[in-house]
Amino acid sequence: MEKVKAWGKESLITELTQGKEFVNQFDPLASPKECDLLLEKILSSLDKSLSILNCEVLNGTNDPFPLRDQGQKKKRKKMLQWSKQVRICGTELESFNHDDGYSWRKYGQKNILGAIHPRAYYRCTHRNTQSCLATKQVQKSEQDPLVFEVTYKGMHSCKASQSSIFLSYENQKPNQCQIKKQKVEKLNTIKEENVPFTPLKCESQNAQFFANSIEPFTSESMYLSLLPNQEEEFEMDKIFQSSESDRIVFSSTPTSIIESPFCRDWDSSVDDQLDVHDPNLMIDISEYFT
DNA sequence: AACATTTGACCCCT
DNA sequence: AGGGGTCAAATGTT
Repeated sequence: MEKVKAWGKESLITELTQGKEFVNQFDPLASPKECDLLLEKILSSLDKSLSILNCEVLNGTNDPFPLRDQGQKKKRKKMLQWSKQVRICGTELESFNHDDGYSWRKYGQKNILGAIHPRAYYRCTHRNTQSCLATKQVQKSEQDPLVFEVTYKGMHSCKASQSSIFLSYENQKPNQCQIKKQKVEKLNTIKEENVPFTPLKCESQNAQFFANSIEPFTSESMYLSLLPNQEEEFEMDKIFQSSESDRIVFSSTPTSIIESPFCRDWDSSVDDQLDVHDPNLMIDISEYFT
């Protein structure tokens, strides 16, 4: 069993490293054909990594609702889970429809004890057609009515999800990536000013790091954690090596909190300060991975 | 008609 | 036992 874990970890690191290299090779000036090819390679690496996380390392099963044992009383392990905060603009106040690149169907809503606002439950639209078991919960923040706390559970296995994130980037105007870059730089400035933040309680069986780190961007925070034993198994700080110039900092901490500079809210006025109409702006996503 | 949402009931976990 | 999460029938929307 330990050998299996070690093999999975090794394979995971290999795949992620390869994926990182592909991202580093990304050249916005390259031909669309070359970009497509590279994107396919990146997707392939991510797919393999996710498969390893799903099947080999964690549970030795493909079941995203794994059982603890084979006894008569079969209990489910907690699914992978991570949370983020999404700030909406005023016009969205009445109907939260944050587009995170996935297609969701609402299947329930509950009033939560001690919470002012009800919690809404969503599942992937492709649950029936592609057996995609990803779900998410959305609850309006008590502190800030413009902030929604979104908790994702389970990883998408549907085909749409495998490429939608990347495609959503392809479909964006090129300068949007630059806007994000500038926002992140702005955030780093804010970070240096020690803006306080409160990590959400979250836990995970594994994590969809890449997918989340490159989501279509909104004013949102994302917190991700590994359970202590998983940190031992994955040593994610070794997988996601950081440096002084990092834009995204993945680190394994004693408190099991992995945070990203993306994770901080910024003043919406930042958007106004940015020049979003410069046609010469370049896409540079590699920095988010190196 | 097909798909999405609502909502009360039920199940499972702590 | 109680709360959170899910189911599924009813209802609404496209």
